[in-house]
Amino acid sequence: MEKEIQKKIFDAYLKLQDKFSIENSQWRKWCRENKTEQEKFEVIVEAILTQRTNWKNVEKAMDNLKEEMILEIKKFFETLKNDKEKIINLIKPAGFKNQKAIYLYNLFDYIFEQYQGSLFKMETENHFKLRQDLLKINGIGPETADSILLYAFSKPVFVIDEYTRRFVRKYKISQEKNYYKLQNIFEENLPPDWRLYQKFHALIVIAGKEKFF
DNA sequence: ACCCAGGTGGCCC
DNA sequence: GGGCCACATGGG
Repeated sequence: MEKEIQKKIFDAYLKLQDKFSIENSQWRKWCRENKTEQEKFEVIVEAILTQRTNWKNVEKAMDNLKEEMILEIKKFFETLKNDKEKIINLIKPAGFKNQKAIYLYNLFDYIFEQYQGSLFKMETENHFKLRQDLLKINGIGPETADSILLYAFSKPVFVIDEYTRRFVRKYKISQEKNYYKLQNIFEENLPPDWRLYQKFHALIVIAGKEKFF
């Protein structure tokens, strides 16, 4: 029974790997090993900005922040505190600007409160506790929390999104829709390998965008 | 003009 | 737990 699901997941992974590549995409940066503090910071900001939004628009917002020299963690948080209108204006292309500015403030307020703005320190935290804490923040739901854990901090948590839901239906892996139940299906049938989880999820999204399923 | 894009929280049952 | 809605913008 379990073996059968394992085989379906594995075969589907091989198929995606055969047909798609994370090279020349945003995913190459998100999947990079040994990320710098700056890269982790950018992944975290992008994880919020990309909520229900086209990646191109996220890039425009990130470019705006970079041009204004705000894409540095301390500067970013200071600006969120003292001049939120400026951030709202710069992230405008990513949509939901008012909400996302608040979400970003809530998240970085937590990061500075708990870890003095050190992502290195944050990364050493037990990731089950980290996920619990992240989920308490207004603006961080399960997908954003897990994206941060997997892609910024290289923790072995499988990210579920709309493409993943279509993927499991297409390959008849499960009819389940609940986030945690779906996540368990992947995590119980795959080794806890963050490199695999990063690449697998990236391939699912790339394939999904190409209307592969 | 309309639909979609890597979600989340609030409200309701 | 699940269904529905608002939230904003740019591209096809």
